[in-house]
Amino acid sequence: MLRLYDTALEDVTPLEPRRAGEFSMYVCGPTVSGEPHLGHGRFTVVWDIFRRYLEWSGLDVRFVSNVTDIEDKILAKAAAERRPPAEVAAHYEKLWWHTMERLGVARPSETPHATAYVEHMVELIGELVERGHAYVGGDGVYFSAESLPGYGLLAHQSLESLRAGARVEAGEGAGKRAPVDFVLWKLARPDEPSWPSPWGPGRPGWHTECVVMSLDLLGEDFDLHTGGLDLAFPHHENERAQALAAGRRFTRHWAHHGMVVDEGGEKMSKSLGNTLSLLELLDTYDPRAFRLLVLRSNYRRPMTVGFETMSAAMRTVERLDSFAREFASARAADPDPAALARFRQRMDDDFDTPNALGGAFELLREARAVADKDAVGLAAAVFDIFERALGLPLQGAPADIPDEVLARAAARDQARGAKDFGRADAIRAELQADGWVVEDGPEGTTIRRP
RNA sequence: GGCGGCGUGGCCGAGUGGCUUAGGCAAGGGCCUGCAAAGCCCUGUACAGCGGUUCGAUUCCGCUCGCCGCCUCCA
Repeated sequence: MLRLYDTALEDVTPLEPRRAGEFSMYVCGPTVSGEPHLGHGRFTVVWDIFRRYLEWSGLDVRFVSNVTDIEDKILAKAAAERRPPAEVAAHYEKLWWHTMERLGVARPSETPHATAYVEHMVELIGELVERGHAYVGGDGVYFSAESLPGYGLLAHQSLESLRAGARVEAGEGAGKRAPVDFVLWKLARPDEPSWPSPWGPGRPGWHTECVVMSLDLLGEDFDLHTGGLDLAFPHHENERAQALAAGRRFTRHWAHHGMVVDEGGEKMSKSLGNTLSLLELLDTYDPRAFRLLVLRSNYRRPMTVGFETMSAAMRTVERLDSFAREFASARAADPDPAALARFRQRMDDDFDTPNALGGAFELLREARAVADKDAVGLAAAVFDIFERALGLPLQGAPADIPDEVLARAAARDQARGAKDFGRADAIRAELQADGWVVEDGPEGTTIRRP
């Protein structure tokens, strides 16, 4: 049984599924108003690994992750580019899924869109107004934080101390009664896209969509709700507040992943403008190196990404590939059960991927050192762990090598056979100059791409 | 100001009250190899500082220092 840190309880607790054998989880997805950055890369890979691990462990996982396709940032972008907001959202969503594919992130089971759930949201907001948890302010409908006992659970702060820290906003949100209240429905200006509502045409506030979509697709009391640590408060706090105020049971477990920080240790954030483009990183490096980096850091801790860390990860990936080539025949074998159990034990301890990864490398070394029949099971375990449980494919087979190159390799073997090492070395130098990696094994020269 | 987290060897990053092994990258030495590459083996006076508890603390407690996050859009 996997034990996971619960943000609400501030403790590692067993992740008991609502229904045995099944697992329902909701991950707060992107607002499609720009290019994916490193933070997006981390969270999608982290929860992709988590999901794969659960599935690998035999659970039937329902994984829901939303796409916020109506939001102020999208409107701003649309205005700047003088195109319809929907077109902007569609453009960046396409880019989003394309990037996910490159990252090896599996599609969620469901990807609900905010715009498809507006009616549901209006219903929920109406319910909250009726129950006295929401009120109509000048420019929208607001949720009254003080109306819900226990508001502040995820912030770990009382309403009073939240009040003390809250900033008083100017302009937007002018209709709030209290600074800690949050907007549910924003009344639209004439030029903005809008949906009808009892309070006038407008659009939903950000915090409502996730409540409605998670409850609709996963049902009350679903197993896990996750997102970035920066979403714990206010976003998740506010989701929870709405669900409870509406009389619904919400998630059973809250988990939050840590932020990506730059090499100076500072969080990459939109307002600081220090986010790095994920696309550029993927153009430069093997996406598997990024996944390895994600695995290497604890999901709750800050993760540093930079040139140096990526290069080091790249070398590790090469090492894995080298292993895969050497043990290609073990791929189909039965994994050593004890090895898998050891891996599972580490993963089950609060999803400790760095620790589990260390264990996997121990296995790898062990398999090489043993080098007899026992090694097959160990090697098979390595494949099983990296490829199926962690979603990191190992490249064993040398990719399409041109015949002309193979002919040169054969010529080199001939030269070596004849102990004409001068000629053999010359051929190797040529091949290397052409960008090939040349390695000698018992069966002769092996050629592969770098 | 309120709340929370972190500080481990050159770097990243696990872990534990003593039974001296995490792991990765880098470095040095060795083996293998015609030479390389790949691989294997070995090596490195680590646990921010100061007190306390203890027979014994990197691990528990307290304090100090430093860094970071949330309280504002954010993954």
